[in-house]
Parts: sequence; structure tokens; C-alpha cells
Amino acid sequence: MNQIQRIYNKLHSSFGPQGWWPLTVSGYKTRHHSGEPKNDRHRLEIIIGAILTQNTSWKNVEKALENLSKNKLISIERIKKISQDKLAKLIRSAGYYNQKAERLKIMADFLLKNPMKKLDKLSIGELRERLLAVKGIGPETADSIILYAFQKPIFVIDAYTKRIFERLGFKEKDYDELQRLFMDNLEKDYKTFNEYHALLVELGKNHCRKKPSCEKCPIAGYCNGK
DNA sequence: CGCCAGGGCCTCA
DNA sequence: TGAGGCCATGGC
Repeated sequence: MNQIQRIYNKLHSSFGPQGWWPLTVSGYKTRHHSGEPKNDRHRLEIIIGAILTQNTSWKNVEKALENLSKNKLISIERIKKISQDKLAKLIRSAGYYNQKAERLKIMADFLLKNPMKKLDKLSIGELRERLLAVKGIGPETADSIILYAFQKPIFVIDAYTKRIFERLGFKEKDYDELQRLFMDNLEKDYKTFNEYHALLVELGKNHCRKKPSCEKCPIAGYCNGK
């Protein structure tokens, strides 16, 4: 077994299954105890959440999602109709609210022209290319959407992932390189990629923070410290 | 009070 | 292609 796989096993047995994506307003999580999307509304909530959480803690995003939900704005058509200014006020708690309001509007446009049913039929490569062409959607957001909204096997790299694996001593640095490291060393399995990324977020929040606290870190044995 | 959070775009070498 | 500025709130 390779190191990438070993680290996954250790994290999984320590933290347990994470069941991402953390749907919060679509009512799916409470009914089914799983964040897996079942319909287009769930998918849209994930897409919106992925944009809102750019460089922002999930806690701040939840409030914004609640506000959107109250105003029936987990809807492509309703996002189209509302003014960007009003939208910005509703998502204020997520930070960068003017930018993010614009990004949500642009994404709504994109989804009107590219219905999810059609996007779902595309190959991963093609879907990724189309998402990356949308202004405001970079590699991490695109991959989060592909993995968590469309349940296709691609590995999401975020700031936590970069930090954790740098500390572990891996030399891969840029996004694509790091992504390949995971995809080449794991089964190309949607559930594995889903869980692994979620587990890394958990590790990053609780142990491998900017200022690390390694005492109780479950993978301290694989790490040089630092 | 200062630091940081599940990025991405733009500009300028 | 890489570094640096910019966008901003809320938790700790």
C-alpha cells in the first residue's frame, strides 16, 4: 500500500466517515444523513456553497445560505431576477459579498445556458473545462462542483491539502501536480475522493492549522513536524 | 486587538 | 509562472 492510501486509512479510522457535502438548507441531510445530492436543488446549493466558501470559513457561509433559502434564492431563475445589490446584502456574512454576488449571477447565467442534465452527461475533462471558463470559478471551486455536486471522481485540492502535504514532506506544490499525486495513488472512486478531501479539511481545521498543534494529530507518525 | 478562514482575478515583471 | 494586491465578514 502506498503512503497516500495509508494516510487516508488512518484519517478515516480516526475521524470516521464525513458524509460530505454539508447540505444545510435543502433539508436533505436531516432526512437521509448523507450530503450526497439527489436533485438539482441539492446540486445548486452545493454550487452556491462552493462559491461562497472561497477563502472563507464555512460558519460564515451557513448564515448566507440561510438568508438565500429564506428568500427562495436556491433557484437559478430567482438568482437571475434579483438585483446584484440585494443579493450582495443577503450574503454579506460570507465576506467578499460584492464579488461573490457577481459570481453567483454569472453562475446562474451559465446554468441557464447549460442545464445540469446536460452538464452531467459530459466527460469530467469537458465539464471541468466549461466550469473553468466561467469567471469566478477556479480549479478548486470547479473540482468541488464536479466532485460534490455531480459525483464524478476528481480530487479537490485546497489550502489545507497543500499545507498538510507540504508538512508531510511531499515535494508537489502546484495544483495540478498535487491533484495528480492523489489521483495516481488512489482508486479512481468518487466516494474515496469525497471522503479524503473532507477528512483533510477536518485535519486542517483541528490539527494542521497555520500554527500547527501536533499533539493529538492522528498522522503525526507520518510527519516530520515543522 | 490581530490573525485567519475549504480562492480567484488582475497586473506586472 | 510567480509574486503581490485586492476583495470583507465573523470567530477566536
